[in-house]
Amino acid sequence: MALNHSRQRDAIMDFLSYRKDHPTAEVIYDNVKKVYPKISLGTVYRNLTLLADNGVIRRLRTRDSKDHFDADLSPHYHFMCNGCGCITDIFLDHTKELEAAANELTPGMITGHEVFFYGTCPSCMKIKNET
Amino acid sequence: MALNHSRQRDAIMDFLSYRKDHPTAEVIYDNVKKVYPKISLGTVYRNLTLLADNGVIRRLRTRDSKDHFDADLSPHYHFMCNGCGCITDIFLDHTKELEAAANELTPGMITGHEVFFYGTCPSCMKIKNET
DNA sequence: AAATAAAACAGTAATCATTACTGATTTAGA
DNA sequence: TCTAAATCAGTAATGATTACTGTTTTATTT
Repeated sequence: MALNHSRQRDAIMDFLSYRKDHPTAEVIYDNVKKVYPKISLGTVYRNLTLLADNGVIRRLRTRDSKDHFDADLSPHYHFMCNGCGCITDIFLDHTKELEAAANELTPGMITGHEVFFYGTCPSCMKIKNET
Repeated sequence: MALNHSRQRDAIMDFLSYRKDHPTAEVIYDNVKKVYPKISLGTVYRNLTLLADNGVIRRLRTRDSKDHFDADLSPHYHFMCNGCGCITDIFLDHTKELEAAANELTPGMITGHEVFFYGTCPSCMKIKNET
């Protein structure tokens, strides 16, 4: 596979590293374009897939049918707001416990899991209360 | 919204009720077509969306980028095989506990959550060992 | 049972996120 | 500097899902 470096891939990785909101390919594209105006959306997608396949980043599949990406590989869960679609991290200690419990109940072999919480974020709760 | 009945919708619901493997719209279409040969894929999609929006069934978004549907509304989690893509149920008691713990850490309001375990199912493990 | 309006249908076109393809450019190592 | 592999920009294609249109069912009222 031999992952080289490239200005574009590094820029994507860089952008993703300092963002904590797990942006979509589109958002990443819009932002990296500020630095590399000629970058194409295809390049963004190709690199995100490449990085995800090599375990450098995580791909999150959510209810909004767009993929989101996360450069933080530490075990943690996510919360998505049903109102605005924003995503935030949730760090719980249940990781190993959950996986162990699930492994006991399953004849197969479990190698990982994802948890998504859904609900309403603080700013969307405000809006609701005002209405 | 006023959900009537219709032969097609009832057939979809019926099929989904006795299947435990959370089929995709395509699979549901192929099967319901045996009973209603003229049913269209659009009808299947429209009804699945309608049923999901009315809380009669659950829509599962997975790594395979196809939606899967589940007529079992009881709180439970899912396991998906990375090999063949099959999905099975996992019943754990952690539901309330997890959500309570997450709610403490989040300024927003959590109303539900989904857990997906990934790994290798028994039959795919066999195949691996034989190779 | 006939009349009627709302809901649902089949069939098909359109959408949208993502992936694949092509010929040109960049990268890394000799 | 040279060269092969990797990557790129740009664009076409894919695949799941949704929207649209004119017709048929459904539930309800007479």
